[in-house]
Amino acid sequence: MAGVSDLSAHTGYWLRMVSNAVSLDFARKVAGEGVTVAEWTFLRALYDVEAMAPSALADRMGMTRGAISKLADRLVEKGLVSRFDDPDDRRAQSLSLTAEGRQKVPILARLADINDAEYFSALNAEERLALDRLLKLLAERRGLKTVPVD
Amino acid sequence: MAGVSDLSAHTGYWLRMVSNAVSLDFARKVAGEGVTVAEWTFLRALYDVEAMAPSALADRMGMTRGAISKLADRLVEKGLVSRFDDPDDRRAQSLSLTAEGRQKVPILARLADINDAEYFSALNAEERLALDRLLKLLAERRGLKTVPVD
DNA sequence: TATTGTTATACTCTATAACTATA
DNA sequence: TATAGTTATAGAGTATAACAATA
Repeated sequence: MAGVSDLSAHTGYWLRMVSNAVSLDFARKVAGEGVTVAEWTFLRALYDVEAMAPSALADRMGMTRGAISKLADRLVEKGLVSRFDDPDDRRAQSLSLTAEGRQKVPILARLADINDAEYFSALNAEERLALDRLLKLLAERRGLKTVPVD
Repeated sequence: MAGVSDLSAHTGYWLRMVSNAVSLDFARKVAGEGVTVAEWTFLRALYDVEAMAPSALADRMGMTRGAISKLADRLVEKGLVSRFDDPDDRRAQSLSLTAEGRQKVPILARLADINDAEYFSALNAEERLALDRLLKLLAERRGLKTVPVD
């Protein structure tokens, strides 16, 4: 075929369209709680542990240390995260949730639940399960493991 | 359930993870041709017509006129797009591809084909068809029509 | 020398709104 | 007054790399 394929000929096009719409909806919901999607991901990661080094968080979120540093600045300023110096290694730090941050995570998680339910209610149970399965299959076979942020 | 749901409990999470990975791969490919994904979408839209007003393009791409204006600046500077004044309405302009721009679109379209084929080769024909169908179904039922850019 | 984290720079995209010229 | 397009500002994310302190 010599023709120039249309944008809509690609699965990636539809994937991006749907993904952007879901993310935009979610971004607006968490903005109502004063945080961005990246900040939510950051807070959620800290929720499961006592504390975590910025570098570990960077690995886990697939971001650079520089990006984590800026994100942490914002969250400290918002009173949701605390920085501590590591007593054993004076180069190192650890990050953890403040009481306020820990209180905020379930609220944000609830918004994520609602957003997902709302958005994918356009599919019936069978269709939704199939979509879920295909996406996980793709992620697994392509070796994806980075937490998506934007 | 009183628990805080995990990020990976949401279909939107997997959607974003896969979509980001596909888009990042594609962004790197078109960067090799000196354009961004938004610029590719812009060029592709102009390919089908003689000329188009910035405001029409803004509607079509779901971007503001300001964003289109900046994008057009860059593409004009790269020699891929031309601006013309409308002789009938002196407020209005029209945008069209230069010869170089018109030559570039098939090359970029080919990269889009390759990226899609490459990425979704992780699925077999049946799975891929199912994914395509579910995404289109979702886009239709949610009334999505904006061209995804990022 | 290598590593931890910070900082600086630059670029893309987004959103809002002020602004100019024209209708 | 309304419309077409530009411009300014600010915020969020990305990437690269220089940097200070410490190991």
